[in-house]
Amino acid sequence: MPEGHIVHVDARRFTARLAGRTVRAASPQGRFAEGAAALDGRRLTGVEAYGKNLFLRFSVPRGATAGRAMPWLHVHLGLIGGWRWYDADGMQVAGRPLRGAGGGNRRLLLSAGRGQDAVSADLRGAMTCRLADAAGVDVVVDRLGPDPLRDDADPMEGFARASRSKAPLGTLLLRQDVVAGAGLIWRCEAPFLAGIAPQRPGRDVGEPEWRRLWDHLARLMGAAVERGGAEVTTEPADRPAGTRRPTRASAFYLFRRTGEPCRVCGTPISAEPMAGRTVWWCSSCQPD
DNA sequence: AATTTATGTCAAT
DNA sequence: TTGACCTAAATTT
Repeated sequence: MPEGHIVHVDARRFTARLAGRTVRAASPQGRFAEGAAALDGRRLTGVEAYGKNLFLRFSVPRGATAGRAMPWLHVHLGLIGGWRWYDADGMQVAGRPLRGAGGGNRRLLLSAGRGQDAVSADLRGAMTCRLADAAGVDVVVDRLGPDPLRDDADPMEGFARASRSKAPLGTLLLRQDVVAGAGLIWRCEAPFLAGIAPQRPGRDVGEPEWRRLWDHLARLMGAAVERGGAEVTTEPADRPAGTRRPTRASAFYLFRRTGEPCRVCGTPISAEPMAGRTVWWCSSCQPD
C-alpha cells in the first residue's frame, strides 16, 4: 500500500517506460472515460512525484485549446490504489500474471508501443485521478511540506511547522504539510532510529533532533525506492540470526510488532492509537 | 461466501 | 473523533 516512496518508484517507471512516447489512454472501468479520451494520443512529456502525489505532464494538442489547456494528470493513490504494469504478453512487468487482468476495475490504462515493445500502466483504486492545469498542480504542491525523496526539499520547512505545534511528533509526521510522503511505517520507524518518543510534542523537538529524524526518513525512504518499493528498516545485525534477507517478519523494528521484543533492547513493543491510527514505539529506546 | 483489513485523506460532528 | 470512500487480499464463517 502506498506511501510516498511507492509514488517515487512509479515515477521512475513512468520515466523509464513511457516518458517521451505517444500514449494511448483508456478507462475500461468508465469512471475516467472523459479524462482518458482527452489524454489519448498525447505525448508524456514530464513526470513528477511530490509526496504521495504523482503528476504526469502531457503534450497539449495544437488547436484543441478551446478553453484551458490541461497538461497534467494528477493521481493520488489513497489507501488502496496502485499502478500495475504489463508488458506485451499481458503479464506484470517483473511480476506474476495478474488475476482478473481483464477485470472492470481499471480506471485508467496508459500504454505505448506495439508487439514486443508494448508496455501498459494500469491504475486502480486511486483516491484522486484528474486532469489539471499548472495552477491546479501548484495548489496541491503549495500545501505540501518538504519531501525527503526530492532534491529540492528543505527539511527546515518541516521543522518550522513541527516546532510551533504542540501535537505529538507521531501525528506531525503523518501531516503532509510537515513531511510530504511520510506514512504510517516511517512515522514509527524513523523516530525509533532517532531515539525520540512519538508522543513528544513537536515544539519540544530540537533542531538537531529534527535533522537526525529527517536523515533517517530520507535514508529509509530512499532505500525503499532502490528496492523497488519494498520497505526494510532493520540492519542485518538486528534481524534474527540466520535471516540473511529481510522477510516480512524481520523488516521492521516496530511496525505491527505490538508486544514483541525490541530488536535492540528486548523491551516489549508498545502500541496505542495516535491520529486515528496505531503508533508503535519502544519505551526504553524512545524515552519520553 | 461473507467479513475484515490495509502503508490515506477528507468531510462532518 | 468518527464515518465514508477508493479496491484487493487475507481471514473468518
